[in-house]
Amino acid sequence: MAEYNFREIEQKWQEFWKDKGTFKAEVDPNRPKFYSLDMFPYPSGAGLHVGHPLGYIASDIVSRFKMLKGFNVLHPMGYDSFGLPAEQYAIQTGQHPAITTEQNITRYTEQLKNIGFAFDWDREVRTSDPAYYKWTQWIFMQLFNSYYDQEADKALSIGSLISRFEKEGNASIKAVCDDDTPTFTASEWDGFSEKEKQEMLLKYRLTFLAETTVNWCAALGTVLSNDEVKDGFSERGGHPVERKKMMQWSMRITAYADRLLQGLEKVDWSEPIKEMQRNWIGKSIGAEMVFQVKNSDKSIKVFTTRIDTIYGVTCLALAPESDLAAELITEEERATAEAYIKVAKNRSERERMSDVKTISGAFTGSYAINPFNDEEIPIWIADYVLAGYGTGAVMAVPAHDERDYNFAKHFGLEIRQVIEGSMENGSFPGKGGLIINSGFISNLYMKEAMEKAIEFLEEKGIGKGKIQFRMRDAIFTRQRYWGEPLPVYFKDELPYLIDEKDLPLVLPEVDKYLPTEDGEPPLGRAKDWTYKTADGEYPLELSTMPGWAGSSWYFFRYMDPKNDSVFADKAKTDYWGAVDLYIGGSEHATGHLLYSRFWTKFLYDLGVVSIDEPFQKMINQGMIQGRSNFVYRLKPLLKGGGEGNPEEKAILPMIFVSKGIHEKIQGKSLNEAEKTEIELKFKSIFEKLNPQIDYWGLLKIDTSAMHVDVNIVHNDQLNLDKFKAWRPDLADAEFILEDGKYSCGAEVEKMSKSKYNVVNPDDIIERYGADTLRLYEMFLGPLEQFKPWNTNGIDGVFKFLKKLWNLYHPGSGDFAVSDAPASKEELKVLHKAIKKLEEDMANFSFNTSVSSFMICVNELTALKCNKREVLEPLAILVSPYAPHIAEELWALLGHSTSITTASFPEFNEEYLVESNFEYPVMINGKMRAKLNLSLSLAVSEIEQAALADANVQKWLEGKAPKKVIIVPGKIVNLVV
RNA sequence: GCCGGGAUGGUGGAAUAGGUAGACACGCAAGACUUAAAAUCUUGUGAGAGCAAUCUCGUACGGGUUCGAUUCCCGUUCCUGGUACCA
Repeated sequence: MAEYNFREIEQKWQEFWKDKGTFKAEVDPNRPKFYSLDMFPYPSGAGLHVGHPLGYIASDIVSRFKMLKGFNVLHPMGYDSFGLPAEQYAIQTGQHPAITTEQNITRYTEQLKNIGFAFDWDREVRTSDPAYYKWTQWIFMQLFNSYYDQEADKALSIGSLISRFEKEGNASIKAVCDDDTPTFTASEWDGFSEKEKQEMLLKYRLTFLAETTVNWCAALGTVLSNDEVKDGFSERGGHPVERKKMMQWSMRITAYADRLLQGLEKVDWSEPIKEMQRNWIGKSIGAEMVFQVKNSDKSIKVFTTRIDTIYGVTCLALAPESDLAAELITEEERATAEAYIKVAKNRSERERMSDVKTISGAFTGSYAINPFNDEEIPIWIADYVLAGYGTGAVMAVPAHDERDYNFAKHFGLEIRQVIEGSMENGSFPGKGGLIINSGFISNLYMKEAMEKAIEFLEEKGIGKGKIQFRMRDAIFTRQRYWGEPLPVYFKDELPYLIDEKDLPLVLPEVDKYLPTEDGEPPLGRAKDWTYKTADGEYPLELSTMPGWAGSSWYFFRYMDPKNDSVFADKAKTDYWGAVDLYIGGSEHATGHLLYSRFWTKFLYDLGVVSIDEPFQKMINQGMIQGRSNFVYRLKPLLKGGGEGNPEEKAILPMIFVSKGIHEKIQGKSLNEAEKTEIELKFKSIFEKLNPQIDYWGLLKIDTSAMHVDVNIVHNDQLNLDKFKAWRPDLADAEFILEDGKYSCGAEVEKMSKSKYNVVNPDDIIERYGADTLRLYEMFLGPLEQFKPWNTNGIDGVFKFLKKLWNLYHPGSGDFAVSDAPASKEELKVLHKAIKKLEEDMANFSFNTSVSSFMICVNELTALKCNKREVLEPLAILVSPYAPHIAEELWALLGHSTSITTASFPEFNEEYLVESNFEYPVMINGKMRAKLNLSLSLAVSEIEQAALADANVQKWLEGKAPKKVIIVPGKIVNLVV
């Protein structure tokens, strides 16, 4: 009697795969490659929950499918193991983050192995491993040694830039550099001191030190990213955060802005993700021009995308932060304007953002001259202008821009229409419309007007056409301990790279993981954190790299994870190429996915890899949300507000009411019996208090919801014994039930420890096995859709596996397959499944595949089929989804090698060919009859047959149909 | 606000070059087996009307195109993801 014993089977095959090295991938030029990758996980202390493996299961299915299709599959897994949580834990406990990280990785790996993924574990990488971050540091050094040449449109070496400086200075060099870079000649360069030269080069390097405004959190001693700041406080810990200027390393990702934009055309990603990246890069084509301030030597530079509306400018608006704004304030306006600046500056960024409706601003008293018509334009200060974008100044055209319109309307400024159209509904952009009231560009259309206007600016030397990007350079340092040290030391306060032979620069030990007393990053605590060169000993950089450093190139390291002489051998990266399938969440759209593309393009420019887009095809799986359960505690309140006095409160009973009663209390619709039950529970308590007081009369009853562990709730019914075990402090609590049961409330929320709604895959595997977990996660719905986790349907999937097993173990339960040829009908069932599976795989529609497996097995069971000719291919078919049971069946069928070495069954159309079709016959578009007819019938014969049918005749009521629509093999429709 | 995605039975979902709405599964109900329970199996299950055959309604809502619309077009509501005044 061989039952489906998943525990035994799964353990057996996981060991087999490990011992035989089944998933070891090696370069093989004779086979086509397939690189399947999951987004790099951070090994958190909470371990894996059921949401994590969703994407891994999908990529595993595709990987195994590709193996069956003859591909050489690279399917690795590793850990993005530097990160804040381990450091935070270290600060609290003093435990070295390396130890915590190691423990977490061990747990993750164990959990992943239990699910039976086809990972090549020999290729595992960890970003916190010095053998790995040696190469992260190496890439940083290459960036430091490069600049972006706009003529070559690629990164070139700093060495070649120096030789050009020596020959011709920098006037004719088109390269991406800081805005404040001065022009110099070859002889001036020659005259620069070493320090001046280095300072100049820093303005060109692809990674550079610069003063940037950052979110500084003094309590945490670190800089936070925008999404780590909530309402001016740190998300973690709630410490105050201020905007502060600091010296930070940055990456000149803006140099690649255009190529990052164009590269999107080449990759097969979902349109929303591409769109997010496009918006993030934010390319605007326009013009930059200078307005002279009247009676002053000062000028204001603005960027505009609508230079065609230059004659409609009736105001210039400056950001409150700009220094110029303060300088332009005249005596008469000083009081109001300065007060406004103070208020506007003090408003937090979030306030300014969320409060779009309120229009505010102040007049400076100064005027600027529009060079096109010499008109005087008032200069205002307005907080809708951002200091960080463009030039921090806007030429307002109220007639054709909504924000400008609202501003002008609010302050009673002139609104001058310069494009033909109606102003009835306020401003209108009028893109492409006819220009009017605009001097020499009147009667032109947008494109031509813009060209003419830019020509005018260039002639007068007061402006030019310009492309502006929204994207900023990326800050590359964190004042943290648990990250890669930068391979940089300082001499005369200028940064220099350490020698390549000294890589990796290993993270030093420190006594505490906190900033030093004088505010230096934690590395400031390290002893001997210096670099020794021939001419002396110099301090090393104290900041570390951000989380995205290590994850920006890991997909190359998987190709050659142990190499010590290069980050990855070129022959290997050439063979494996780009990732063919990348599965992960869409939350990385503008972070990881942009930085990885940037570094890949840079490495491509260096010539060390041959691809410039790392991820060819990407699928974004939807998050699995948690489903929280609630219990409702009765909360007696003293009438007229306030709670009872502390003494009474302390002994008030813990009473939980079932969901229905909670709803009635909230809706004030309790019936008498329920009221009495509650009252009695309380009375027995009150009797022990002062019997003189009518407590009940003083109380009003309310309820409050409390999260309860979803693992002690089944079908929303609370297991009372388990509840008491879960919360021993509430073991004496009383419960008011409905129909003898306690019903819990439920809500869909993010899966999180604090909400007690985390479901662990280990529990599911323990109860049903990994194959059931894999199938069920897929069966839940389309991969890309967000969905709450619930185990309501898991029994059906488990039953399916048992039925599958029983096909190979008919009757008595012993393994038995017949070598007799399969019937036509049996083959049809099989090939229907093959066809569906191939289609689903092409569409990444895994849920429908599981359904078709079920249909297939149901039909074969009905046919009592146990023919090898059908069951052998069936095992292969199922193997990507449920690999353990498939391997076991494959072995029982007499094979000694892994099922992954089998070939995917060839689909044969012949078995699906039908001779007959049951035509739905519709009268006026409604299905009224069915007719089983031969598919070989001509249209006229079908019509005859349909009209001859008694049921059809009944509906026609003897009349001839007005119109007859016949689609052979599909439908018959008669219009009366 | 702007840009995406979505809304189908009690539940998860299936079906779009426009062609039988609700596959598959859960749940529920009835029955079989069992001393009993679990497991398993069988049958039924969108709503309403009817003894029944059958009929009417039905894919968020309101229109439209069509012989025929869950699918295409226009408008509305709600949910959800991203983004934050980008000149």
